[in-house]
Amino acid sequence: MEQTTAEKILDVAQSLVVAGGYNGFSYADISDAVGIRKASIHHHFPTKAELVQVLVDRYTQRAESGLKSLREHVPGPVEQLQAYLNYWQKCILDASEPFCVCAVLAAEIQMLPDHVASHVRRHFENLAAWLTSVLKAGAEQKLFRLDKSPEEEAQILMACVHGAMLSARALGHPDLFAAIVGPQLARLRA
Amino acid sequence: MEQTTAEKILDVAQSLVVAGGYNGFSYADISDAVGIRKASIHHHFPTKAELVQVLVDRYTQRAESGLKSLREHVPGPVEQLQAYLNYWQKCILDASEPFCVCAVLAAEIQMLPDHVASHVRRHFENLAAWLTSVLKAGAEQKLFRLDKSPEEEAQILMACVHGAMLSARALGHPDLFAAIVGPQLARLRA
DNA sequence: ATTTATCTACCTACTAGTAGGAAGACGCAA
DNA sequence: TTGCGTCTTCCTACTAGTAGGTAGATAAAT
Repeated sequence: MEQTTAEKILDVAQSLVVAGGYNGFSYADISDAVGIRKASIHHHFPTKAELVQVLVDRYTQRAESGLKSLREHVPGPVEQLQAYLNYWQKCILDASEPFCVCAVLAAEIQMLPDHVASHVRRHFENLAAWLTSVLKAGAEQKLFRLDKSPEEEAQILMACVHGAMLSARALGHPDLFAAIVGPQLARLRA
Repeated sequence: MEQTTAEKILDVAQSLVVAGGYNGFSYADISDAVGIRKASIHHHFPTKAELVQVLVDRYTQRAESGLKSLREHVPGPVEQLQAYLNYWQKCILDASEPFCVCAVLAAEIQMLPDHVASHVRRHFENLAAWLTSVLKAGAEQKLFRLDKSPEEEAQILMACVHGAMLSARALGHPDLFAAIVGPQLARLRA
C-alpha cells in the first residue's frame, strides 16, 4: 500500500477545507471521495474537530519543514523569499492548492474548536517568524532595505500574501497573486 | 417601529456571517437572536441563499455609498484613503465588525451559491475601483508616488487590508491591522 | 488471541424548507 | 362608524434530508 487510508482521508479533507472551510464539508463528502463508509472515517478520526486538528498539524509541520529546507538549500535570502512566493504562485496557477488551509480557517477562527484555532494561530506565528528571519538575514547582508523592523515587514509581507490569495480567488483571476506579491518583493530589494 | 424585522434578521445574519461564514450559521441561530420563530424568517427570506444574497447586496451598497461620500466630503485623496483605513481600524479595535463580510465569503467562494458568489466578486471590483480612483487622483496632484499603475497599486493595497484583517484575527491581535496597513499608506505618500 | 480496519445499521440532533392557520393592520364601502 | 375583504406577519406543526457519531458484527492480519 503506498498511502494509508488515514492519509487519504487527510488529503481529501484538506482539499475540502481549502474549498469551503471547516463547515464546508462533512464526513459524507470524505466518504464519497475516499470510497469507504462514513463510520470507517470515525475509526481513524473519532471526531471532526480531531480530524481537522490533525490535518492542520500535518499542514503546519510540512510547511515548517519546507520553509526550513528552503533556508538550508536555497543560496540567499532574496532567493529564499522568491522561492516561497513561487511555491504559492505555482499552487494557485495550477489550482493544485489554491489557498492556504490555515488562511481559510483563520477567516472563521471565531467558531472553530479551540484546539483547531490554536493550531491555526501557531501556523501564522511560524510563518511570520520564518519571514522575519529571512528579512533580517537579508537586511544584514544589505540585500534588503527595510523601512520598518524585520518583524513588522514580515507581518506586512504575510498579510500581502494572504490578501493576494483572497483577491485572486474572489476575482477568479489567479494571475493577481503574482501581480500583487511581485512588487512587494521588488520594493524590499536594496 | 424604528427597525423592521427584515432588517433585524439581516443585521443578525451579517454578524453571524462575519463570525463564521456562509455555513457557520443556521436559521435557528437567527431565530434565537432575533426572537422570532424559524418559519418567520422564511417568510422574509425564502431561502438561505436569498438571505445572504440580499445581505451582501446591502453590504455592497452601503460600502459604495460610504466610499462615495468619503470622496465627496473628505478634502484630499490622502485623507480619503486615511479615512477608509481608519474606519476599518475602528471596527476591528472595538470589535463591532472585526472582518469584512465579503472577505469571509470570498474565502469560501468556491462553494457559495452562484448569485452570492457574483455579488461578493462585485464588491471586490467596486473596492478596487474606488481605491484606483483615489490613488490616481492623488498621483495627479503629486500627493502619492506610485511605483506601479494606480490599478496595480490599488490591488496591492486592497490585498494588504484584507490580509491585515486576517492576521489580526488569526493572531488575536487587533493592533496588527494598523501596524500592517499604516506603513503601506506611508510608503505611497510622496 | 488480540488488534486493526472495515462494514451494516442505527441514533439523535439539527438542517433548510413547507403547510396552513391566527392575529392584526389596511383600506374601502355602506 | 361599522363591517368586510385583503395583505402582512408571525405562529405551530410538520417534512425530508443531512449532520456527527455509535453499536456491534465480520474478516483479516499480527
